[in-house]
Amino acid sequence: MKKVGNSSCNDGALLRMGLNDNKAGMQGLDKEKINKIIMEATKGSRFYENELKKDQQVNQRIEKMMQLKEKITTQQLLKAQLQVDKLVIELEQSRNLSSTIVHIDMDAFYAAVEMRDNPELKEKPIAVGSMSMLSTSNYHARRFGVRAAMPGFIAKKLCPHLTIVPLNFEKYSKVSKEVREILTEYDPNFMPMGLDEAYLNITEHLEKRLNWPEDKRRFFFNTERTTEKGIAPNTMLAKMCSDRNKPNGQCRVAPERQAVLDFLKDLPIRKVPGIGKVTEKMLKALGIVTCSELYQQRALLSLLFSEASWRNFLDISLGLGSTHLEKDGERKSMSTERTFSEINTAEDQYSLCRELCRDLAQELQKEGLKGKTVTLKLKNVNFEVKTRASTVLSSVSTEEEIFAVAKDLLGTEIDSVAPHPLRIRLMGVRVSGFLSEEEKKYQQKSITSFLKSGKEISFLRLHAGKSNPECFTKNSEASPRGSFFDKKRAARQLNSENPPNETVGKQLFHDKKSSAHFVEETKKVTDLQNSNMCKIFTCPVCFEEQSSNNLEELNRHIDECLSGSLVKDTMEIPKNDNSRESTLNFLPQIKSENVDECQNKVDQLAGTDQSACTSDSCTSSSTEKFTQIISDKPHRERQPSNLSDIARNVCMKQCLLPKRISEDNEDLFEKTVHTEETSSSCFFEAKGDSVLVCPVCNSEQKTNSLVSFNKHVDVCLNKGLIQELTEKKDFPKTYNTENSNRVGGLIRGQQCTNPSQGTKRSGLTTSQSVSKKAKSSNSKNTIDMFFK
DNA sequence: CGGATCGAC
DNA sequence: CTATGTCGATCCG
Repeated sequence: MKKVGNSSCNDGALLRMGLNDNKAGMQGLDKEKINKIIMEATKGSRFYENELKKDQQVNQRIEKMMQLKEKITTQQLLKAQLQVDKLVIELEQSRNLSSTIVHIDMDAFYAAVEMRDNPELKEKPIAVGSMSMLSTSNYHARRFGVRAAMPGFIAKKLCPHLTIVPLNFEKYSKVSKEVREILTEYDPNFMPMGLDEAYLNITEHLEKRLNWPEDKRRFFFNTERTTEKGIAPNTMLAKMCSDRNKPNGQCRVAPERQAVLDFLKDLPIRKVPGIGKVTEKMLKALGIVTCSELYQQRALLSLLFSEASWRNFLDISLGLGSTHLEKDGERKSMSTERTFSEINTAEDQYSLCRELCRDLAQELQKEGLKGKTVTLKLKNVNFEVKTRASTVLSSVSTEEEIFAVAKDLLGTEIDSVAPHPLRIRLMGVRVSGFLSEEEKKYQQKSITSFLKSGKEISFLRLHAGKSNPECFTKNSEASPRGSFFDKKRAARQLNSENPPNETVGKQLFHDKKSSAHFVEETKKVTDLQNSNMCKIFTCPVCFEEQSSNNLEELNRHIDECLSGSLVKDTMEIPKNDNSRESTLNFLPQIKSENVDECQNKVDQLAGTDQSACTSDSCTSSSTEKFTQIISDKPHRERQPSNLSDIARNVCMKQCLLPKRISEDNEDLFEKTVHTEETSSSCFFEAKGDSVLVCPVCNSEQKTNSLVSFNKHVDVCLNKGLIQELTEKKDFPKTYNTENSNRVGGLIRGQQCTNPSQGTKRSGLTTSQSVSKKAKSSNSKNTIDMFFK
């Protein structure tokens, strides 16, 4: 630690010297030159072609999003604004500024360690890594555009004098460990993020420190010059702090709400941890670049993005983050992968696969882990990545067990491109689906041992054995998926028809066409367990069929049967196909309790909406005519999948359902399709001489177009909704100028008289009025002002 | 559950 | 010549 500190003390001085010293030949390059050189080295390569392809995919995502955006109606936006702002209030109330979190980031860590060990390097531009990939670079090199995640051969073009030092993880780990020992002093529970980063919660330390005698107090990290510090009330802010003022910076956000908002105001979203290249681009397409813009567009975002995403956006724009450092939980997966120059023969691919399995098995056993899912990862020479996974009944951990699964996956992929060779540049194997502690217990006294002990499987009824076709149907019902798994099953079927032959081994490698038949000395028992064909077991205790595909669950069932505790439960399990079917039919229906639950959720989320929803025509007799309104929502094509989606739907239903007419009312409308050169569009028009009457204002409408009519209903609805809302005193007062323009533009005869309308306000400033000033009526930026 | 993607280090 | 390795999370089907 101290050594790192010393070497890095000079770093700043050297850097400053370098800036003025052209003798060293390190004047660097300007951005334009850098980009030009990178482009020349890049374009035309397979890598670049794939980058372009990925870019196109992102563009398509953006296009889809923009189409959704077009379809959003004003009242949907308004509605969303209400719900989101309700949430904003809750979030504000839960804001916690009482912790002090520090983020430590050791700058160019690997490079700093290498320079410490070889002082000659200090004055040179260096990078750590290889010709194919760099992990980091020092500041001399960065002036030439040499950066982490850049291949070394391109870096060399940018900076011909660049010294590339190979990675030496053991060394970095050792230094990292030394640093961590010091961090422990300040927070014994600090959270390391990789070798060169950590979060510390120094709240308690600061309290203790107050009582320390003067001579015991030291400054934090006062010898550490390459370390970035971020000090803030939560992890997200601390991390963004440490990014500021690089290199050698320190930054602090005071534990005050306003300080947090000021910090975020003009901060580009890309600086936020969790917002990467793609998200940045998507948001940019919506005109969002800074955190305050993120806040301003919160309603729109809630309609265009998933719940998890927009809630995260909201947290970000409010400057909320975790205030305590959670220990990272149990590991969820373990993997190993390798990049190599093209491998295209099945033989090499299988032996490589086995090698990876061997390495992985070794690591798994170090941690005593067993997993049920094996995933094979392949990257072809065009840089296209594929993953193929298979979940088996009994968890695996040994080389043989993992390979038994992985080789099937690989075989399927080889076959899928046959007769062409599979040309790959990377292969990886991952094991996941680890047993929980509880499951481990059941795994020990398992069926496995019973099976392994002999060939007696009388209690394990192999349904597939009775009638293979039937079994296949059953499986494809359970997983109505495409060709891949059908092929896989077919391959397995073939395998089981050609019993494992210990002598096959290598000869088969040469027979590319039959690589699916590739079978090594795989244990029969494992195959039996892993086979998807035997999904239905008969419990040896209660003789009930068990359809779980999880060995541990089965064992648990048997245990419980043995102890007699399951008697009651089994009575409730449907016993024949008929009753099972009726259960399935029943499942998708929403129970009345669920609706109540949803309503509660809606009340929570949208409190003020309630009165708007229940007050008028929700009881309209025409309700049943308009059941399709939910599918009218442009931003959710899928069925409600979680509570808040359902809640949202219930809310939409109550407020809007009786009032609009959908395209499904075929008795009222007929569809006309207009075809043009590039596209065709369809319109819905009222049949014959029917006159459309607005269900809100009761007036006859001149139009016979569904679109125009619904537009009118929207406008009417907005009027009613807003009246309801403005009667509510605790309505969130967060409408900014932009919103008011939009809403005001839609509602005729309602003009904004607020003098402050023209002045642009940041969303964050208005959010300030949400929390504390909302109660006092001195906030001018209220919806009341706009609509009274 | 499986597959693709994103994001971080 | 030559564009990483590992992990968790999330979304969608």
